[in-house]
Amino acid sequence: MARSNRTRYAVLGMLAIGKRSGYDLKKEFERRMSHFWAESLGQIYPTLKQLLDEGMVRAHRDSGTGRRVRTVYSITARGRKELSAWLQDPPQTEQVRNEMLLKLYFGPELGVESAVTHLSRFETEQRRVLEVMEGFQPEIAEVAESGEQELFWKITLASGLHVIRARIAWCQEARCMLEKWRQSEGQTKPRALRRLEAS
Amino acid sequence: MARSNRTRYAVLGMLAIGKRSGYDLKKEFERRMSHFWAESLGQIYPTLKQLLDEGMVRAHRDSGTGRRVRTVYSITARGRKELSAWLQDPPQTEQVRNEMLLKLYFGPELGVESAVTHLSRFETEQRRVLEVMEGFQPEIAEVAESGEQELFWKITLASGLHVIRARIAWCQEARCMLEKWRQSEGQTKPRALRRLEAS
DNA sequence: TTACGCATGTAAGAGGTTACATGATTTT
DNA sequence: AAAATCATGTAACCTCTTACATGCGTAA
Repeated sequence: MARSNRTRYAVLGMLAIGKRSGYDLKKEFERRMSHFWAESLGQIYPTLKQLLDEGMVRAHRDSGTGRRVRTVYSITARGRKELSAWLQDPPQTEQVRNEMLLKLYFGPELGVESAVTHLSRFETEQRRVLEVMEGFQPEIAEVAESGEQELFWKITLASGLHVIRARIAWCQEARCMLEKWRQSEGQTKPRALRRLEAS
Repeated sequence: MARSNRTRYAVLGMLAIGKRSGYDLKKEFERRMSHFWAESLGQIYPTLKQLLDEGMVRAHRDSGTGRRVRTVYSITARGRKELSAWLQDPPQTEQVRNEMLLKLYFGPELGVESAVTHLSRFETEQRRVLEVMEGFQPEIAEVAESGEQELFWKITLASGLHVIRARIAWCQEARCMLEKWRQSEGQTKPRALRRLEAS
């Protein structure tokens, strides 16, 4: 049973924008959609093949303009219909799995020291991501093929900006809380260490 | 290959807090950790069995105080050591998959109308989640078994609050953007419909 | 000529969900 | 007496990642 197979629709959706090769798809997921969607090549190629068998997409050999030969795919009417139906369904909220928060939840076992380390690293990383995303903003108008396209891409980007900024704010708050605790309690050692010392 | 097997550590971490049955674990994931972690029973029971075989946990028959018999597990020294090592590793950022954002990214195919519908539904849902989380706050002090426990639980809860509020703010901004577009363009129909009408 | 990026794929196998199965106890 | 909740599992099955394999074109 497992999950619904969203790779199909992710691929179909991209091909609805325009013809692309498997490799193109991977690049696009990585470069422009990484803050809300990920796909691996080991998933993309088989999916493309399957969609082809089902008549959802068409394949063309593209040997255009000096480039080496590659296979580009475009969506068929059937594919577009299937995509459309899926798009209208209310989006499923995914099951979340946030390793950072899980580790913090186990804080007494982790130790305040390490918690601060994890948080600092995370904050730095999030700031870097934020910078990249802010750099996207002007790019969108150039890449989008219509005003409508641009509108929706701006909306998805805005989501990323809001959430990342919230995460950064949270990091600061959390580190502040830990600092306060440290000062008032002097409890910086993980439970495991204290356990040892007690014996 | 696939992923690292975090279920092990999630279970181990919970048992480091105190003894619990498989069923208890499931409830706790669901009720108090659902905004950052999910586990299914079909995963929990086999993991518990495996951890038992490896000597990471111990099993006790608990027929206590009028309740029916159940199997509760507690962590062993080996288990705690394994957990500790994992906790110190920098948390891996998960691959994200946000169906809502994916569908919005395909906005021209989805249509402004449906986009607004999806967003509204999502916003309502997020507001409900926010309310539940805000209700948690006072509960934490009661459930936590130490000040340190309480501190860390407050930190994970704070993350949820920040992110959910950010999502709600984004919903409003996004709907505002869509409304503006609607007024200036009058383009409320999905591309599929316009395509039909054009022929 | 060596190495890197482009490009396409396959295979193995872990990880995870859902559905099925079962039975006791408590509530309505 | 029926229904809901507690409680524990197993089986089927899909999804997805990682690793492996291959070869072309171009830049250093």
